[in-house]
Amino acid sequence: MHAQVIDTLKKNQLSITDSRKTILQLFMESDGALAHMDIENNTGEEFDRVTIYRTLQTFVEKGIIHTIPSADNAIRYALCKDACSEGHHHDNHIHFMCDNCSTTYCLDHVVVPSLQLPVGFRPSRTDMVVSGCCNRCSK
Amino acid sequence: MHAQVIDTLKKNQLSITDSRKTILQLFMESDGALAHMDIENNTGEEFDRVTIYRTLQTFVEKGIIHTIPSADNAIRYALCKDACSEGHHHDNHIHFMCDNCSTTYCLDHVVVPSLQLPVGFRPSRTDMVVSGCCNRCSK
DNA sequence: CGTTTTTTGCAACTATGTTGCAATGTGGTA
DNA sequence: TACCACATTGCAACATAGTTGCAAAAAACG
Repeated sequence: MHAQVIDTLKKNQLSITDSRKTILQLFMESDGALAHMDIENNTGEEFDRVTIYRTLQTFVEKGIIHTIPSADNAIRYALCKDACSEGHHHDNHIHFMCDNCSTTYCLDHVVVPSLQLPVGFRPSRTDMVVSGCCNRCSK
Repeated sequence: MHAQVIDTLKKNQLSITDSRKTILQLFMESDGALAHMDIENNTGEEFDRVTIYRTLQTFVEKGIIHTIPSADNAIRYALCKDACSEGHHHDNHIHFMCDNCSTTYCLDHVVVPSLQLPVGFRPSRTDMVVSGCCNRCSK
């Protein structure tokens, strides 16, 4: 587990630092997406707010995590799966945000349907955000 | 034009005030979506920041406008078209955000494809955010 | 026109995110 | 292992986004 964290950092030519190890570990242990606040809460006073922001930024740049758009003005991040971490652009994402527990899931295996845009619109990336009741809350 | 503004406000049982008239007018004159900042810039010092926030909130509650999720941490709002302003829940939206000029379009006429979610996930609303190059910028 | 109710503006506050810079830590090498 | 160059961190300060309580002002309504 911990080995995989260091492995990922090395693969992306990043220095091995406490904050990066801890934050990446957090992502690997959680199945949902994390917002900055979630990370701050989980690490306590260990790291400066700025460090967390910069670490997240770095991870996004390296393609380790990706952002999830939301309507509540809090950017969330989720791990990119192996299948899409080979440097490509994460063109399509489906995410599910639970109205009840606020957990955000990255539904990698659901296929993003293609759609017919009006003439002149050239898409480069598609985000689909489905909200509703998740599988744990609907039991 | 101005008549339609007052009409809409009356239909929704809202008091006719300067801020509501001005802001609703702005939405009707613009074809794209507006963020809080766009409105503040367009109205100058006329209204307090708080008033703009509360006006937008009121419009969302009445179903006059709807929010658009985004990954850049700025909530945008767009007018709801007549077809969907009859009090229903705006379950499906497709929006297009131009990487170049940042204009956000509400593509009402594009059909949101249905998709197969994993067992236990019950969707209530679907937002699709497509980014790329818009028809004006791609000329 | 006066009363009731709604809306506004102000002040203060929380959350979110960024930048510059000095201090510290990491990686590579002798 | 010690040293050096470079990357990363923490701090302070700032910028943007959004909320809440409350008194004053404006609408609505009779």
